[in-house]
Amino acid sequence: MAKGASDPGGQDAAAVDPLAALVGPLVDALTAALAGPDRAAVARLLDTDGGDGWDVAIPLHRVAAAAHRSAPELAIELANTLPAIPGVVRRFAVGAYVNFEADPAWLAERTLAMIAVRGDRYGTWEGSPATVCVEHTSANPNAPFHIGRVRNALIGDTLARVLRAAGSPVTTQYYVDDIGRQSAMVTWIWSKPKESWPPEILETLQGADEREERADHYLGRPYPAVSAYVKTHPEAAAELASLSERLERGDASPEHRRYCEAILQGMLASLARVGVSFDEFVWESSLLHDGSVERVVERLRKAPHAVVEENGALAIDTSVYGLPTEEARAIVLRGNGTTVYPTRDVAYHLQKFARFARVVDVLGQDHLLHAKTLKALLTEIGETREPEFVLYQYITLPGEGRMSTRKGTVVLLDSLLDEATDRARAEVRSRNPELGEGAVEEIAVALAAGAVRYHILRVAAEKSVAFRWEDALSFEGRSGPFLQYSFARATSLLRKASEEGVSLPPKADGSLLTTPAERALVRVLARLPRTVANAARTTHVHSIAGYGHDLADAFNSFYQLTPVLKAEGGERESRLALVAASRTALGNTLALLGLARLDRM
RNA sequence: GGGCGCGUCGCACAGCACGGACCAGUGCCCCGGAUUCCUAAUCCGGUUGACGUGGGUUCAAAUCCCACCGCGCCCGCCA
Repeated sequence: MAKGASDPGGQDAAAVDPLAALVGPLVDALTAALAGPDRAAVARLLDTDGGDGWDVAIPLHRVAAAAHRSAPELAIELANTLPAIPGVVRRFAVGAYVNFEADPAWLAERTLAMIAVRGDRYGTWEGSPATVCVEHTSANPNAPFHIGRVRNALIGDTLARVLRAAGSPVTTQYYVDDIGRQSAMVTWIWSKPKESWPPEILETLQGADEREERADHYLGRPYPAVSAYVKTHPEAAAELASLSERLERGDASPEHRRYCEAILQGMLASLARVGVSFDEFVWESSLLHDGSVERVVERLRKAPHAVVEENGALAIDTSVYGLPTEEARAIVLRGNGTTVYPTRDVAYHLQKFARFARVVDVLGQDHLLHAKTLKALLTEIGETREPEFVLYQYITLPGEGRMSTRKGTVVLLDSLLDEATDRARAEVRSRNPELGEGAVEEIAVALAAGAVRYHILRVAAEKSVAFRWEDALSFEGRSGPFLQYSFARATSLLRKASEEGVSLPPKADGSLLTTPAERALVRVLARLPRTVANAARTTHVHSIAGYGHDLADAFNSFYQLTPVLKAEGGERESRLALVAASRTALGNTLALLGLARLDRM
């Protein structure tokens, strides 16, 4: 319903966005004719969703009211007096609206030509050189990924892809917390000889084989039990506290780093299975060792709202920032002189600000207070810049609520992927009996990853998701494999065409692409650049997933209803060009979502 | 108690930024069809039905405002 006409602007949009070629001149003509609202206001008013017999519409209630005129009259007048607009074959008034119908041939030719020229760059924009840092995932190195934790990684990774497509140079960072209590628990238990482990912790190793399990799985086993144990055993808690303190002071044994490193590598292997990787890793300890945390502490001591607590702890009075803490203060330095996480995070952000024009953090919604505290602390030390936060809600388990590694109520990413791969393997085999094992495996793995990735990405970040196996494992309908299947179909059709010696025309004849299915497909194809621009601006990566489904859907309808290779002459060539354009757009969308492009499946 | 977020067909989601019409879309489920033809993980058609409640603003509200209800998360010298 309306909108979508916003101008991503700043460049010659018509060179990268087929709809801009249609909408741009339309906006110009309307702005001139209305002689009231400016260009941007007119563009905002436009509805580019398309409907029954129209592609672009403008409601005139508001402009008419401002001009003290009747909207229907103005609509009729406008429809009659507007000059000819390139690409628009028909305009007509309906009530308070003027509807414009694009010339389908014109739109098809422009869109297909642009896709052919832009290739894998279709959908991307030439942006500014302003660099962006997207920090995401940053999970403590203490246990394997469960699918709740992985939502962060998928949103962050996809956001990075989308921002790059929108024209920003993006660097992704994973902040590795090797200082805190969580990772200290790992070293605390594993640095003890197993004979001395409390039985309830040792029990977690039952049936485990160090040689067969990846480090994150194996070394992460005792974590929930350790977490519970230290709550009820003060002497253990004291040991842990002392270890934490030593870690912060930098004189802990080197084995701690080895444990963190090993678990992290395991976790990254998990993420690699769903196509997530990082440009850079920032170890929290490095900020302590290079003195940047200390410099932050010095600045915080001089902060306008700094207060020293009775035991020597340093706090910031946050009452002016309206933070919803009971005591309206944020501790930044403990009584024992060590720092807390927010303090170190300030140092990390200063480092990011020094290198990047834009700083984006992907955070679970339980970190909201921390995000606000971080902003307050940055303000306190006189920093004027602030990070942008992309918050997401949790994936919950029916009856269990939010997943918790500590509580052991999790569905592991690896388990989900394993199950998905098993199902995909069986499916691929039965459909492609002639395929070798290697090829089957490769396709199954790609489909499993696609299903899981898409399933999590399709929901808006701010919605919580109730996890259900059967939904996560679906390969039909609104799913990753549906998109991948469409791409494979298009690829296979093009392959066949080339085998039969049918080649792509230098230029498609748009006047031959006029069936409803063809027109609908062209329209969806033309939408990709705007969809990318909107997703980047709003950080709503789920809209790309929605677009992908629309595109696959339109392509499949066309595919089913329209013979291509069996058509003749120019019709065959033009349809083939439409298939090629669809394959390109589908492939680009798949890349945006981080799904593998399969030539067959 | 305070803060933030969410509430749309039986289920799961989109639409809300910047309020617009013409049936509020989609997937799953259910029913009926399509394969001598480019991959049926698909397509075509059908049934059902929903904007949490109550107010307000407006020519126009799923969309904006207020209140309430329900659910989730947070309110550590944890991270």
